[in-house]
Amino acid sequence: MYFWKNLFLMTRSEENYIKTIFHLGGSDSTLIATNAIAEQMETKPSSVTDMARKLAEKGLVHYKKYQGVSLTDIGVKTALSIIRKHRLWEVFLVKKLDFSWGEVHEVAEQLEHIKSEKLIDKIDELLDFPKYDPHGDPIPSKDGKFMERDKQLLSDIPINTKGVCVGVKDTSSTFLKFLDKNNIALGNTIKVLEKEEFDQSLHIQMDGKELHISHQIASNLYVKLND
Amino acid sequence: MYFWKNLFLMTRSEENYIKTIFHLGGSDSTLIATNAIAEQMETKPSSVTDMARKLAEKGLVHYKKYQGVSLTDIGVKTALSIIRKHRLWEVFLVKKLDFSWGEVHEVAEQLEHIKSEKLIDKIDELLDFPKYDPHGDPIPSKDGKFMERDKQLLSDIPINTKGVCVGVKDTSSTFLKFLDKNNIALGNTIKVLEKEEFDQSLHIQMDGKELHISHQIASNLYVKLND
DNA sequence: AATTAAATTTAGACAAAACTAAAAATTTGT
DNA sequence: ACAAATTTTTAGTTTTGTCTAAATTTAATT
Ligand SMILES: [Mn+2]
Ligand SMILES: [Mn+2]
Ligand SMILES: [Mn+2]
Ligand SMILES: [Mn+2]
Repeated sequence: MYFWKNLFLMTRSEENYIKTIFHLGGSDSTLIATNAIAEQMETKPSSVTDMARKLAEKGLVHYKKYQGVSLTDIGVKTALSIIRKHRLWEVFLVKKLDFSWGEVHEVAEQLEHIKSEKLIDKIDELLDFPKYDPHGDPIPSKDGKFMERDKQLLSDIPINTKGVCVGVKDTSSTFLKFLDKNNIALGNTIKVLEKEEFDQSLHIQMDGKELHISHQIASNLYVKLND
Repeated sequence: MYFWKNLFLMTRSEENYIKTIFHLGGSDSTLIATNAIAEQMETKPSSVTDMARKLAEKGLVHYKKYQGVSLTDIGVKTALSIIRKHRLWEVFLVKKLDFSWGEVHEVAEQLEHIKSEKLIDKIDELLDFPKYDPHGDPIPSKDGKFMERDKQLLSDIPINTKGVCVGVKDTSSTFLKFLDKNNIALGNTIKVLEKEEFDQSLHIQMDGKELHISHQIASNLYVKLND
């Protein structure tokens, strides 16, 4: 009924909706509310309703009036393909063009809509098939598989444990710039030395040096514990 | 009155019109006919009229009712910026991702619309500031300057002259594939050995080997004469 | 259970970019 | 110079994606 061709004739807007629904968790028959999508996309609920009907018509989402939408299998596949492109482009920008991790998202938002399977596969190859993007998020493989890394928020790990910084939760440019300024980067080794009960701030050791970070920071940094 | 910001909020469609007008020669106050633009863009003349008015409104073209359009200074600058992006992306695809010169145009048509000055400047740098694209066409510099190479059609040069193949006139995928099949590539040294008066076909020497090519081929290959 | 509040959909409008068909202007041919 | 042919514009529609305001459905509170 619906063919692979659909993937090629999707509009930019349709792709953005699919991606947003995926990010809001609508990939496992969990219904995502119209309002949630509207807020995330900075659009109006009525626009979301219109698009929901169109995407349902195309077989990309399940849509139950007044209940919300979730992605069909084809919808999930489509979402993963767009996210794959987004994240591969982000890696490309950082590794090959010296972009900072705070600059890449905006450009990747455009590049993710380029239609050429060969292009993205060659970029993948050029980058030597990276598994994670500059923010530590996993890159889906060509056939839609990806491994979410075993990671925890820095704010959640116990005192005296050691880990490696592997990702950020907040990917805003301001947060990333703050991390740059304080020499906090993915790959750094972190050990929690002390937790301040009063404000949940942490005293940590990072690659030798000691520093103090607020809960706000710690709760937006992912670490992988040493095994 | 009109600011650089305009360049950023141009739609894909507007950019394609500007580019087409430039390629049809509308950069030096030569008026380009509505029909010519429509034919080139495979659209209808009435659509061109609508866009002409809009582009004139934005200060990108001069538009005289019933006479045609030509690019303003800002229009020319815009066109050169898009062409620069198109050709740099083509070089990137060939040099970094092993695309053949027949595959790049279609993808570059998409990539040329990506909005990021930093991106294209970094691509330029990565490629070591190439002067020509894979088809031998000159790449405008950041400030809009470019040198059209001193070149002639192979069909136009006299017997016994030697030259280097520097470009193609027909850039269709079928023609480029034909050239690949016959090992005709940019950079090859060519010497015209004989001209057949009857059908204008040529007997040539290319990098040692001798071969015979039709007028159809010779009149779509550019060569630069040895000085 | 009835009322109120919140979320969602409908109805109607708009802008961008395209189209068709008809009208108007320009060019060509005699 | 005038009629015919061609080109271009106008007028009116269509599609896509958005919006506002009003109506409807669902959820929350008394
Ligand atoms: Mn991103
Ligand atoms: Mn990312
Ligand atoms: Mn091209
Ligand atoms: Mn080219």
